Amino acid sequence: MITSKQLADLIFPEVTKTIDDLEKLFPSRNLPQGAEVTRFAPSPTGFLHTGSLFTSMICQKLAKQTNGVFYIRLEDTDTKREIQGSGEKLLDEMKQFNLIPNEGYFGSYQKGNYGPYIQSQRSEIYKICIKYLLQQGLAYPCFCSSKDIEELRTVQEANKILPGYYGPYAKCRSLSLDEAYEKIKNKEPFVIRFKSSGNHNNKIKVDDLIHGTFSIAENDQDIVIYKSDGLPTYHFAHVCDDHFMHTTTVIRGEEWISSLPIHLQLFKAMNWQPPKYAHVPVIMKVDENGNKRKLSKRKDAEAAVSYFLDDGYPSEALIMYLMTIANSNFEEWIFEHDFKNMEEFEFSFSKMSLDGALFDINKLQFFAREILARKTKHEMLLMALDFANKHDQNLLYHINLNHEYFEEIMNIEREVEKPRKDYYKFGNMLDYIGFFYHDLYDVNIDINLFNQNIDKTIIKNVLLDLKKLDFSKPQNEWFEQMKEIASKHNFASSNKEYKQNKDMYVGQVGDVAEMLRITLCNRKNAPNLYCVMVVLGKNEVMRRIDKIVTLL
RNA sequence: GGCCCCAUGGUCAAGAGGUUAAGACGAGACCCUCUCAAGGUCUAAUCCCGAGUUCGAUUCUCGGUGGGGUCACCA
Repeated sequence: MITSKQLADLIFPEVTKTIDDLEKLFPSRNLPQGAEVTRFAPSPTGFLHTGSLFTSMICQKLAKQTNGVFYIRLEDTDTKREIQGSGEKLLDEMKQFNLIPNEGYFGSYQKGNYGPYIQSQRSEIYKICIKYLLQQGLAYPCFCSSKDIEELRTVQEANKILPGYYGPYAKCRSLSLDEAYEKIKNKEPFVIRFKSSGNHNNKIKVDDLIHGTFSIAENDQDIVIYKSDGLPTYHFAHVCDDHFMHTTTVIRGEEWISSLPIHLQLFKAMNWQPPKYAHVPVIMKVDENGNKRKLSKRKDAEAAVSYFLDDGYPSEALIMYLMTIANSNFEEWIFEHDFKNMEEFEFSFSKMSLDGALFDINKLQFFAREILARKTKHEMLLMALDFANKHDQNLLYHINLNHEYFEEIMNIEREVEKPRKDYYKFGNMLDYIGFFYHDLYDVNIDINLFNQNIDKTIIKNVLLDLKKLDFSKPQNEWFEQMKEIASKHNFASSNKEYKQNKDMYVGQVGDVAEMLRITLCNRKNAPNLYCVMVVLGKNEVMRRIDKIVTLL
């Protein structure tokens, strides 16, 4: 007769340490009362998801405001889907949002006393725990192939029975220890399953920091905890890691609620105290059919944080926007604090909405405008440079022509009581400011923009006269000059005047300003013309007027 | 389909057993104005449905309906 201990030894002959040894290796953290230990546990299967940014933001916030610890653990147990280098990329993206962990996985290195923080490097720990379960008779090897499982499922579905590997359908569960021992000796492939004592008809009460207490069916599935590749599944790794790393609050997406009974059961089987859980709502969007759905990596560009980074949205704005979703009282708070120092805001789970918000790019842009409007010209230069270096060579080239010139462009109507709010990202910067650069100006000239109802010779004469405008004078004097020139060419000096006597005039001063605007900017809409002229400088203003005059 | 979560304007939402049901983004209008971006003033727009409890329900309870999530050797 084979004992469960003998079976465990056969499966894991190399494992000699015990759970007690592990407990000694990873003692309780020495932290102040109320300190929360949180973690972000991404799997290296691609880019940083917007939803992950949301949860990790909350994780960091909670740890920070309780003087706790926020760490990163890389969950790379799915070797098939792993994408090389994505762990580092994830980290780099988090860094750009100022989400820097206190300990854990840092890409090229790891930091902290509770590591390793990469699951594939923790296999010894998992094996010790699984060996324990095996010895206790709480786990067993399963030799069913994926085909067997598929067949089982088909039969269950046809008979309308709850599908899965459980109770009477858990074939290998009833294998005797001797049989299992033989099969393993014969090198038959196997996985290890947890022997669930649960009953699907039993309801258990679970606690959630966001959802409160609710009841859910007990787990009765003999889930796989150890895969044939020698690595644990998520469920088991979660339980071991969050126990030994002493996570106090697990913050994760709502999609995990349904596996909570599994996790709770595993904690119980291991005789461990489970952490607190907070299942945060997922961020949604409306698809082509008008249905709400979770932001999808495959279908939605906004699902990847890189989408915002590549387009030059200020990272601060995304975080700020996400915080409005996270806590309903944040918006009012940040308005009161002039869109600054959001790290001082106190986050709480009780102010969290229970259902998933639709991603609102409009609101993100609103925050971005507010944030950028509060930057200095120099900060704008640095941000633009940082963005352009990574994502926009054309913008980089133009900025580098002359940093001071770029700053002056950025400074148009900036250092005033109510600054302009043109910019919400850097990705479309040149659409706004391209005309300030000679080369971009020259290739975009379009004389068809001029008002077709005004004779070309009149435009020409007006423009030649506008060369006299002296913008070294204050703006009001400059505008008086413009009015004079307008009158001289029979344009009314105000719109009101023009409306009263339309027949007497060719147009009004606004038409004259438009001529100049088109001449200098290649467009009908531009910031304050006086400022534009000051930035362009006398030589360039003259050059542009002359150039347009020859084309008319 | 089973189970779970959720339900106030287009979006994010506050709210209390009795309110003219906040506010923000967005939209529209007007003002300002050399255009734009702002700024100012204003407007439109919400309690999913049905029963029950109650003098009274958008609020509490139940049942529908709708939306979402989940049912892997993926996390």
